[in-house]
Amino acid sequence: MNELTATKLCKCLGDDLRLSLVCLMDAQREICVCDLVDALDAPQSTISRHLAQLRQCELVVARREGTWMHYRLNPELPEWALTVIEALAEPARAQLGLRAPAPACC
Amino acid sequence: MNELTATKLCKCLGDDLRLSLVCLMDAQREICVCDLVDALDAPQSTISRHLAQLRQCELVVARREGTWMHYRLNPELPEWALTVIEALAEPARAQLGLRAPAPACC
DNA sequence: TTCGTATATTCGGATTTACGGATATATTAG
DNA sequence: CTAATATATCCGTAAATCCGAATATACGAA
Repeated sequence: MNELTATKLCKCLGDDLRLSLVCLMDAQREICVCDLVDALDAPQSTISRHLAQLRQCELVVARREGTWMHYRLNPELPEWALTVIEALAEPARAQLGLRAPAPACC
Repeated sequence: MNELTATKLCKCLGDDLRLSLVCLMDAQREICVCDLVDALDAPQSTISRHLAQLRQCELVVARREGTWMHYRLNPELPEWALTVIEALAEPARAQLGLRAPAPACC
């Protein structure tokens, strides 16, 4: 129930901030919220809100470690979804000006 | 100028109706508006509005033939965009319940 | 020209989505 | 316990998006 559909995936990725989040997670195995906040230079509440949306669509999963939350792409994504993300990652990184993953804050 | 970005592509595909339109065009070389209207069972103005949006993003191109307009995927789409569309097409067809292309009306 | 068909555009209203400051929660340290 | 840090949620407002009936436009036939 509440399966990931093609439309839902595209809706999730159809926003600069969310696409950036997904790209950053695709580039690293795992990344914590503070790194995301400072890589994307947007208010923390905004980042967190978008992360919640990605979680709800089951595009990403979170793991708590003490006070920190570590996010990564859901390892159980269907093949087609991974293909889409991989195809978008490179052009998106260029278009959104994502700098190479900063050294982890935690 | 006004280039197709990853975000824009996803926005375009992040709507059931537009994704259906793109899938139908992906399945046939070319398709006219009347076929789209009757395959998707939505008001003509709605279909036309979404087609305009797809045209504006340069995802599709139109060719006039008399009174009819024939639409197809823009043959000059960048590789990555085509990859995305191809990856989405199959799950989308299943999820959106797109029936096999009807016999052309024109 | 006028008519009929195919398609596009307009427009007002309904719905959804995004924003970000303020606040709440969770966890660790002391 | 209290304080501090990291993250999540709330909430009012602003903006974007979607809808479809009505209308406009483009074209071919008569």
